[in-house]
Amino acid sequence: MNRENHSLGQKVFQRIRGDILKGNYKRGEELKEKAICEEMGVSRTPVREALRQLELEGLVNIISNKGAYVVGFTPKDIKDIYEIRTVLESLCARWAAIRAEEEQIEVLEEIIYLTDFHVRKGNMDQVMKLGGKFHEILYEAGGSRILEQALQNYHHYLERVRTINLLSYQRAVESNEEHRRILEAIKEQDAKKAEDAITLHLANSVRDIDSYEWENITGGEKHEQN
Amino acid sequence: MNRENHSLGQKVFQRIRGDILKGNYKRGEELKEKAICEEMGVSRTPVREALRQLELEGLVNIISNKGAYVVGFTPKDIKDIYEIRTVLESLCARWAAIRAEEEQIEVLEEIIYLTDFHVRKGNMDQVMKLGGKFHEILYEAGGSRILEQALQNYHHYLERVRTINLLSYQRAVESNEEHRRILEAIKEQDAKKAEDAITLHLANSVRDIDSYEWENITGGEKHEQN
DNA sequence: TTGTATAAAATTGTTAATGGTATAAAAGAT
DNA sequence: ATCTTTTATACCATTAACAATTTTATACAA
Repeated sequence: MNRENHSLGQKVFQRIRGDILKGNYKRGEELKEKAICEEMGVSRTPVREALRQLELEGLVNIISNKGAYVVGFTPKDIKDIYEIRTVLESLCARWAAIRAEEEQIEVLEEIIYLTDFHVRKGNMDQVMKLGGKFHEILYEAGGSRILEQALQNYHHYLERVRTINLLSYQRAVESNEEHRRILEAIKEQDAKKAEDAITLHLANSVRDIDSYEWENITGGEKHEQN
Repeated sequence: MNRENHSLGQKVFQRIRGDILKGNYKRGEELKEKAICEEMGVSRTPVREALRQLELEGLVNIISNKGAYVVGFTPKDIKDIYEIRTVLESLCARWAAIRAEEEQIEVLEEIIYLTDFHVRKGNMDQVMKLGGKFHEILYEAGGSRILEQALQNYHHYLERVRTINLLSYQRAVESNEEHRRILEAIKEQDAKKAEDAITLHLANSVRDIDSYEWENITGGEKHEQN
């Protein structure tokens, strides 16, 4: 999105955000400005800016003159996000089938090829990274900055879930095969096929995740979030 | 979302946001902190917080140590948003058909009834307001806070477009009739019918808007962003 | 005139200090 | 002992001052 934003506030934002997404904070937990300041070694202003951004993203809930509280995700939220992602990525795939540029297709092809390699070598973190990259390029290929932003957002939300998900070797192979079919459809400019392929891909991802203990992902509740 | 946030920063945020959405700023225009401070009679901190939030929303683009630039919407962006809204509201309608609570259905019914009344009286701003309310309750009826937030977001984006749109009396009557059919489907708990109804509703809305001069809505470009 | 180097002004990023609000503790009344 | 009132404390909101960076203006040389 923004090429480079080296401001302190932005770093604090990323860090708190990551902590929430990784589940380091419990839901409903209060985020005290001073505590964060001391922990990160910065002043209150960048922290406040970060909290305000996080509020907009729905990750924290700010009550005036009271404090900022972690909202976090319930298991249902995550399931919802997967469904939302499904309809959104379907749309994206349809658009990509029509509007994808040659260069983007080549990059996608390269990613799939590379993934095959890393899967064989058992280099799972690389596989993970490439998987993220695949979807990123796909979002770009949709040719809509609005849709791209939305999808990137949701994708970030699910980062932690995906980490757990792709631990399975079998799933990694399968997943890349599904990616291959998506790309195939795009190359054939077959919107319907692309849509179906990505729907199946996400359905399979959810199916896999469903078997995990949700509590491990979202973190236990602390107290009611209002 | 947050019941009450009377902080200055929040007001500044809403105001700048509104100005961008209303087209008071041109795309690419630089937002100077000092100028906004003086205009709104506040200090720089709330302004900075607001700008940071707007960046996250994709309405402005902040470059470190340089400035904040208005991103705004192109005609294509708006068309994209309508398509995104369509798939998202379809999903929401499906969910609402299953999970809508009795109370929400009653409110929707009341809104439609009231709209009929105000349409007859030619009270168009009330009609507009009720139209917004209808969708708001519908989002709530979907029973997913994540989806609700996303839809509210996009709905806000299109506020200005809708203002122009519903100026037509004929369209107002038609629109309420479409709302009625959506509600009908939800009451029958017919997910497919609800989905189709809302898809048609939005398609009609877009069709109407398509006939307007897009430039009037988005404002002319000033210089390249970034 | 054009290009570069330097200095001044403007603007942003960050910190520190001040003011206001809500929560918690303590004192007093019933 | 319990409830209300008062006081004190802690925290957030806002402002003002400071530091760093960028842009603009100026001077000089080719």
